[in-house]
Amino acid sequence: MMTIYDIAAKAQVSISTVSRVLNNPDKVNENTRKRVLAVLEMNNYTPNALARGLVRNSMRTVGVIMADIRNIHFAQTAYTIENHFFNWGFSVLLCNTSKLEKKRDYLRILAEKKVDGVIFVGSVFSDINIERDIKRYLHSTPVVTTNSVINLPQAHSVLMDHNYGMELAVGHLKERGHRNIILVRNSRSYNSANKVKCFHRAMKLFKLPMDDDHVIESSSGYQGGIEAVDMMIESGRKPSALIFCDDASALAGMLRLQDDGYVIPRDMAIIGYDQSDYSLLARPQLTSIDIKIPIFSSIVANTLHDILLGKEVGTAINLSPELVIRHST
Amino acid sequence: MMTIYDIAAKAQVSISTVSRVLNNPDKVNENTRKRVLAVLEMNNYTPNALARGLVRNSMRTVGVIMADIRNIHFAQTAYTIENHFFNWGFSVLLCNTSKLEKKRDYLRILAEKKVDGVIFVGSVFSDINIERDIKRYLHSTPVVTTNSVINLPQAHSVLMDHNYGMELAVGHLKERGHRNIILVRNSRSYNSANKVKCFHRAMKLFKLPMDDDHVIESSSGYQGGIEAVDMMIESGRKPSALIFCDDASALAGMLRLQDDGYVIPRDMAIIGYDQSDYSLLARPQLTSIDIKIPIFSSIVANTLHDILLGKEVGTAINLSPELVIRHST
DNA sequence: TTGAAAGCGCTACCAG
DNA sequence: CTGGTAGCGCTTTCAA
Repeated sequence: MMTIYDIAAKAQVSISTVSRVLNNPDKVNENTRKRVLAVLEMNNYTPNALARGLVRNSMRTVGVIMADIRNIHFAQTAYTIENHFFNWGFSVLLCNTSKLEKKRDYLRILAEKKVDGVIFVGSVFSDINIERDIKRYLHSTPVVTTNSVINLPQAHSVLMDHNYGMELAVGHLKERGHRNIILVRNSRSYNSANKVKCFHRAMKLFKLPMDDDHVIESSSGYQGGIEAVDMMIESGRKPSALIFCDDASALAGMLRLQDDGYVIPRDMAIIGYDQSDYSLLARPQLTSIDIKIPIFSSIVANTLHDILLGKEVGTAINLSPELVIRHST
Repeated sequence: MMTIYDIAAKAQVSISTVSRVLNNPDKVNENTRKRVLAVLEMNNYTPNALARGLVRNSMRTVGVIMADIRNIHFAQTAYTIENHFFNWGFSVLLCNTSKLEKKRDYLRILAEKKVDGVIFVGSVFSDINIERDIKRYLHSTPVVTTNSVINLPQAHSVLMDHNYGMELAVGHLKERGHRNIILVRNSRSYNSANKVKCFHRAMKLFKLPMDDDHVIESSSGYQGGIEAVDMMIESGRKPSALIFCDDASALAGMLRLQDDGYVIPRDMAIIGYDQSDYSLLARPQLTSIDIKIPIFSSIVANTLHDILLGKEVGTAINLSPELVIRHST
């Protein structure tokens, strides 16, 4: 491997000059520059980012921590973030973890690797102590969280207004004459608990009956949708509308109902969440709460980038969802 | 930020000793070790991976280059790879790119960042010159490719036997009495071209009619499935069975046909590819070629890890798919 | 068992 | 415009 020493020797200049043509080309004489450039080119020189990083104390890398990239919602977010940061000259370290233990390990690893910033996709709180771990390992490294607020000076957050989303959903259902509505939560995360709270608030707002029977706890995706409907049927509850917390489980739940002879939306109205491809793959196509993932994740990326650039950014940024009405309601 | 110098000073030892308790604890006197450990703990010391990396010439990081993480197939692969490497003490840099230009940039970046290895998920060849770029930037860094073979000493590959997969699919359809079968390819990638070739071979093998009319070129996912069926109908071709190259487009294509009054599988048999959740979300559920993504990606990860460990591994490893028969055929 | 010192490859400051 | 040099924080001989 070529180092700037080798290049300097071959080009008959000092390493300072080589470094300069690499970083401040305009501060070196044209002829010298050309000569060095030629040697650089000839030898296929590649700078060592570790050495540079050690001096500059930055590897131009950010860490993205998320529960599970297999979730299409997170995958899209990761995609958008990677894309933006690539254009800004940063790489992204992918950290998949739902377990607190692994999350903490990653925090330490990211700290050791001196990442320039960290993004938490999906709510952070699998444990309230995560705040302490962030402070401990990340010191003052900028952190951007989504769907949860962390009380640390270097932390900023981008939030989706689920209160408004639930208002939209419940309001729409009430308008269609529904009164007995059940929410299917799809995980035990903080974010999921928050949606329940928002649902609660929306039901109260529209003066609709609301108690624990109006919430079913299941998991996300195909299995979650099937199980939720099974639980509903077994428990003997007879709602006229179901709100799911992700489109995949909404679609699965709908299929499960249809297999049982239900006609959607006549016998049951269904609303999904996320506005993903799944909502189009349903028959009837799903009414879904659009949480605008591309825009949302662009904002997340830009927020961290602005911080890295030293710009002042607000502590919390809010984005409102939209209701996309199709034929399942 | 604490460095080993600070720790050494506080513990009244030399930095060598601190370094030793960090890396070879058994080579230092128990009392000294305890003292240093205490100081380490007290001050929340975090080693600087850049400095260490510069000396050891490794950051314990691997790069994963894939076309598009939003594709569930790739997301699952990334998930599995990340998981394995995390357990082995490595981080993964996520590189999303279908464009050759960006692929080359990433090759350079990964080289600069001194990654220990690179994995290409999905066929590499958007341009045949990629081989030259790999040689140029990666020198002798180990590379593992999937679904494509690169002719370089440091390159190894893990392959899915699509020949066998197509044999399974076509054989199954022939058994069900189908003769006029169309393959819907879902991209222009090398991998997709390969599937066409395998389909061709399988059709010949079973002595079924085969010419260019038996292949439709579309894109992947929801849109691709819709478009493919539109193209089929417009062209007036009347196959009795369709093989798609991914489940999402198979499902979309099926829905498009059903919207048109087709009854599946009576009027048209459909086979998907990948055996993902999408195949379960279809009604009837999709017969699909299972390419065993979890096993496949585990093998990929293990192959690279073995290479990093200096073990001898074969140049190419083959894995056979399976046909999961459901109700769309 | 411990410490001194020589790098790893690069940047950035200071002289000239 | 150019070169010398002092680090960046750590690992790793080599002596003691």
